[in-house]
Amino acid sequence: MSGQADSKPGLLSQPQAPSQISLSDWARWRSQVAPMPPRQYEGYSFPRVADDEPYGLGPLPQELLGDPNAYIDGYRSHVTPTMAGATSEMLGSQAAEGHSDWPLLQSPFVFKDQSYNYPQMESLQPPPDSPPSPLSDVSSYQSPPSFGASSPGVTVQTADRFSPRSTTGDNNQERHSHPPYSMLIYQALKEAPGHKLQLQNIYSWFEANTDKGGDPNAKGWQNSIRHNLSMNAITLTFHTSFGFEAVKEEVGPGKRAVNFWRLTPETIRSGSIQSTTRYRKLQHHKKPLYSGHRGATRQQPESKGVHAMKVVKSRSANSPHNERAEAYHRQQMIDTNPSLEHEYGPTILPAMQRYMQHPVGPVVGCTPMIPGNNTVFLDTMEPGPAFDVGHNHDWYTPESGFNRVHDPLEGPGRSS
DNA sequence: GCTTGTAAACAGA
DNA sequence: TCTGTTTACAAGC
Repeated sequence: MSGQADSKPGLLSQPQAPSQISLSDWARWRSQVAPMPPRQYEGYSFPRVADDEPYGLGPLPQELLGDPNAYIDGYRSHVTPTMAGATSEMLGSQAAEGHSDWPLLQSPFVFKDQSYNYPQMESLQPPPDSPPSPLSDVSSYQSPPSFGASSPGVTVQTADRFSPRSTTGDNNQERHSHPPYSMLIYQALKEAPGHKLQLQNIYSWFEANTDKGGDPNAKGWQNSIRHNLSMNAITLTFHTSFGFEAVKEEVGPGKRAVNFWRLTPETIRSGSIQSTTRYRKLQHHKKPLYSGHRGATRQQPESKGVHAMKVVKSRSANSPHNERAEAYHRQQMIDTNPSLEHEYGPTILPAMQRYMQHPVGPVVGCTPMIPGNNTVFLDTMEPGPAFDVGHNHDWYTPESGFNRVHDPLEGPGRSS
């Protein structure tokens, strides 16, 4: 993967931008260019918000300075369609009409089997009298303060191209020159209708919006995407609620449910993706419990990861616990922020592994999804049912309005 | 030590 | 074969 970047052109072509920007400068600019709602979802088959509902995130409040757009906007402004290896079909006419100060993003982007106009294509065009984007030049970028509790915002000097940090170490200038995968995934999902995409569409987004995918034989970045999706989904186990989640939805009658990766409403609202390190650390903590030294990359057949997954799979699919837990999660979100209700429409079969595979022990309760309050009450190390969260659940769809499902496991006359 | 990227093994669809 | 999960390790900070 590291080899492909050599063909990329230089990127730091933005004039007149300061090497450092203040967050307030960026926030001021950002507040002027609220994303526009995408209204063209040709062929898009899964639910979305009502047409008259605002889709974009709107102006960014000052307190949400951790918006990963701070990475993404600057990053993508330098990833030209050519660099991204995007095909002409993937690029709209706007690709050739970029603002002189704004190397334009490609639009509309065409997913493998879906066409979709990115909302930010228009919104990223600055008003004629607007100040230049402080992020139009990413000679440096600042990591959001919210990205990683123990990692304060750091200024990172970028390289002359934007390729993933490579462990091959063949070019130090490549390192830290692009947003983390989690941020890129966040952006891909954030721009998608319903804030959800299939894995293949995430791949496509990366191909079109990053310099990945130039080498069709390079699959490491796809592995990294999957890894990040899983890792950030797992953080949900701890009810941080900042991350991605997998949801299965039927795309048509009689068709097999497909898996979508979705931003949690809390992630959308906060604009932050938490580090996966806490989870990884827990894995390390578990290490002595299962085995001694293991080979660098090979898992033993009964290693903890594989074994854990077996357990998860055996009790995840169609488990009443799963549905209840998902509904509980959804209701928690909605209760915390009713404006997010449309984000949590009905989901046919959520992927609930993260709830059922809690590596520490069963969750016996938790506090509401309040930012800053991620308390989870844990039981013991013993496996067992983690949830008993009978609720009635409301949701809203443009087609049917408000709906309510009654939990069949809940006794009559009992209400939540 | 934390964070991130990457490779790889593995299970299941 | 693809997808999702997990582990392990390397590297930068």
